[in-house]
Amino acid sequence: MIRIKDIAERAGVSTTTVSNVIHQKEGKVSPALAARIKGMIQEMGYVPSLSARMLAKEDSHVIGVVVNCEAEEPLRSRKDLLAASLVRYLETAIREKGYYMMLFTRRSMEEVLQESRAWNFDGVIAFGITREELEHLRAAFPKPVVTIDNSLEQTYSNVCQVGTDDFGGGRQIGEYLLSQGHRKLLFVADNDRGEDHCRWLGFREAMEAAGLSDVDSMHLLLPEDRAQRLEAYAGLLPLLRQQTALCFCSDYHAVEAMNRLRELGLRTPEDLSVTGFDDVVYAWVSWPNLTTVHQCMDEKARLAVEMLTNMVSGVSVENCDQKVPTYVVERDSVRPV
Amino acid sequence: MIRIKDIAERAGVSTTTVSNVIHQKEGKVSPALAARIKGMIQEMGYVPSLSARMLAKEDSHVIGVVVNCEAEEPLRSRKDLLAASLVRYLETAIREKGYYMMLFTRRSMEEVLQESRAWNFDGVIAFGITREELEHLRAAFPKPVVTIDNSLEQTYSNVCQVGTDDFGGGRQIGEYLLSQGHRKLLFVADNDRGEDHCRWLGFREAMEAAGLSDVDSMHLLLPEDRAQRLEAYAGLLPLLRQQTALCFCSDYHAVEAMNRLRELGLRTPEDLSVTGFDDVVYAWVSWPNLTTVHQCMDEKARLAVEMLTNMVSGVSVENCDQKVPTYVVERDSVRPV
DNA sequence: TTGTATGCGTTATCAG
DNA sequence: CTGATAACGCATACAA
Repeated sequence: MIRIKDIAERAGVSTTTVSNVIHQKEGKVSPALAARIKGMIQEMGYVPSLSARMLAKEDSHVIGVVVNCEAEEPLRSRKDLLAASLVRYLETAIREKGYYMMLFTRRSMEEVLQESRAWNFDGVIAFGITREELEHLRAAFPKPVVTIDNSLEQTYSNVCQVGTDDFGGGRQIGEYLLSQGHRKLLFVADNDRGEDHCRWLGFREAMEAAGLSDVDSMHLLLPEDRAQRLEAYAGLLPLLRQQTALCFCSDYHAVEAMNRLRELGLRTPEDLSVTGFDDVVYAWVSWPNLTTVHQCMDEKARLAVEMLTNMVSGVSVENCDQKVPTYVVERDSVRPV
Repeated sequence: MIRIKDIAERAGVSTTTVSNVIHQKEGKVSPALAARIKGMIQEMGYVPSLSARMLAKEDSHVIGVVVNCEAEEPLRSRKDLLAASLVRYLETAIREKGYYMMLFTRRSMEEVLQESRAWNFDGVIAFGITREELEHLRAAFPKPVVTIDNSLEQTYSNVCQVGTDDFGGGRQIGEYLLSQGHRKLLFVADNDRGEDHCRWLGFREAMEAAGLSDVDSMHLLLPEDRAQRLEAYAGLLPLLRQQTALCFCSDYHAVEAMNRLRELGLRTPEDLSVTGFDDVVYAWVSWPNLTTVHQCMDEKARLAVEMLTNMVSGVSVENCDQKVPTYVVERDSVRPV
C-alpha cells in the first residue's frame, strides 16, 4: 500500500501539502508543485485509504440501502422484482454521486441500526419497510432517510419519500384503453388499499372524464387468495364476456388472468384486451406480451439518491414527497375495438 | 458515538481490558470484570467503529462482489436474472460469515481495482466477468478471488471457481423425460459452446444409456438471432411434429418456443412436452408453468463465500473447482406418454 | 490480570 | 505557500 507519506517523502514535501493537492485546495499550494505531485500520485498509483479517511472525518460517504422483501426466495414476488431492479439502479446512482452502498436484504431493523453506527452511515434509503420499522429507525438513527414506494401518511423530520404517481398511472392506462375504443371495461384488483386504491381513482377519473356512466360498477374486486381467485374467474365469465377490456392493477394479476381465461375459452387479445401495471418481467415474458404501465425505478433511484445526498450536505430539499410519473408501454395484449 | 474509552472510564479500567473483553480473550481478564464490562457494553449500546478497526488491523472483512451483466436494463437477460438472485444470496451468506459486501454492477475492472485498494478488500467474488477481466484483476489484486459460473479453462493461483454441474443437469432432465416415456425427443439450443455444450453432452449420455439410436441427430441448433429463430420454427414444424418432447437449454428459449409453437398450432404439453433449464422467473410465469432444471444459486453463493473466507483466513481449500449439482423441478409442461 | 504506549493513514488546526 | 502536530477509535506488543 502506498500512503500520502510516501508521496510526500518522494516529493520532498510534507504530507499536508500532498493532502492539499489531493483536495484541490487551489491557492494553498503553488501550481508547479501541485502539478508535480499530481504526476507522482498518478505514477505511483496512490489510492487513499477509506478507513483512514472515515476515521479522520465525521462523514463516511456510505449509504445504507434497506430492501426488505417478504419472499425468502428471490424474484418470487412483485415487490421483489421491483426491488431487484431498484438495487441495480441505486448502486449506479449512489456511485455516481461519489458515495458507497451497503446493502441489506431481509434484515432486521436492529441489525441495520447496529451496522449504521458501525459504519457511520451518512443516511439510509429504504424500500419496502413497514411504518413500525421506519419509526424504529427514525428513533435510533439521527441521519437523513429516504423511503421509496412507502406512501407514509405522516411526515417525519429528516425523512423524505419518493413514490410512484399511481393516480396518474391509473388515469393514463384508462385513457389509453379509451383511446383504443374500449367502452366496456373493468378495473380489476384484489384489494382497494394503498397504491391499488390510487390506481383505481386515477382510472375512475379517466372514465368519468370520458363521460361514461355508472363508473363505480367498473371496479371488480377479486379474492386475495390465489386459489380462490382462480376459482372465481369461472363464475365471473358472464360478466367478463360483456367487456372488451380488463385493466389489472399489476402485471402479475394480468398474466394470471390471461392464462386462466384462456383455459376458460377467452383469448387475449382476440376476445378480451388486458393491461397490467408495473412493467416487470411478467410483462415481457407473458404470452401475449403485456401492455402495461411502466414504473420508472431508475428515476426513483436517481431521485432518492439526489434527495438523500442533498440532505446529507445540508442542501434544503424543496419537495420532500416526490411522485415519479409513469407511462404506458404498448405491447400485444390490447386490441383496438 | 460511544467509544471503548468511554466504557473504560466508566468501568474504571483501561481500554485494553475493554478491548480484551470484546474480543473474548478468555483468561486475559477476570470473569467478574468481564461480566461487568459486558453489561456496560450492552447498556451503553457500544458499537465498534469499523473504520477504526479496519485502520488498526490489516484485514478489512470487506468482500468485493462484481456482477457484470450485459444488459443495461435490469432483469432483461437470463444472466441478469441469475445475477439478481445471486446478489441476494451472497448478501446473506457474506453477512453470515461476519463479512461485508461491496457490490459492483456493470463497472469497469479499473474501478473495481481502485475501490478494492481504497477499501482494502479481503477478496473478490465475481460473476459474469470475462477472462480478460479476470486476468486484469489477477495481475493487480493480490488477494483471493472466487468466480461463479465462469468455467475457466486455465487455473490461476489464488483463484477458485464454483459452477453448475451442467453435464449432470443435462443428464437429469434427459433421464426425467425418458422416465416419462418420451423416446422421440430433441435437445434444442442456439449454440454448442460452454455450458450449453456440457448440457448437451449430459443429455446425450442419458439417451445413450437408454439405448436410443442415432443420438447425435437429437441435437437441434437454432439461430442465435431471435427474429431468425422465431422464423425458423415454421420450417421445422414437420420435424417437431415427429417428436413428443423438446428439451431446451434455457427457460428463456423454452418459453419463447411454447408461445411460438402455440401460434403454429402445437400446444404444450398436449401436443408436445417442453422442458427448460435454470429455473428462473420465466419458468413460473410462463403458461403452462415450466418443468425445468433448478440451478442452486443459494448453494453457489454459500460455497463461494465459504471458499473465499477460507482462503482469506489461510485455510487450505481442498477443491478449487466446485460443481454444484442441479435437480429437476416438475411443473406442468411435460406430459407422460 | 491489568495498564501504558504506539501505530494505522488521513484530515485539520495553527504556526511559520 | 508550506510544515509540524494533534486528533480520529481501535488493537496490540510490551511492561508492570
